[in-house]
Amino acid sequence: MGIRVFALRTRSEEDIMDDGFKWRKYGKKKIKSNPIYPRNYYRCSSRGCQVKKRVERDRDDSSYVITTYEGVHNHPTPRNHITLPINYWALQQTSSHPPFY
DNA sequence: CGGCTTTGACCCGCGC
DNA sequence: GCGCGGGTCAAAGCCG
Repeated sequence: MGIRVFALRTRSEEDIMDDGFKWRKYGKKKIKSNPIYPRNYYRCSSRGCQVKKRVERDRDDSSYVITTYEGVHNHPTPRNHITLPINYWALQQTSSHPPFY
């Protein structure tokens, strides 16, 4: 199976948005495209679940946060309800191989 | 005490 | 082969 990648662009001041899953941060990196704000790397906390997530600020409008999910959870959501911010929108959605990602 | 952040180092693919 | 950009590791420290 391919890896599913899903990117969201959200207006929020905090980098941490609770999407119902538990995440463990495993990295932080300064990136060329946006030297001001670093990019953060998270992994799903539950064992055997390899879903990753990457959080960075929009290069052009720093009031937006771009969250990229990579993979599919193979366990139930630890919470009953997934709470997503009111205004979000999907940038891209890919399964299998990526033309872009 | 156990799980998580933090942080620099390490690593890998790619282009020159 | 080397440098660069980006992704991950892992040791130490933090916090409940």
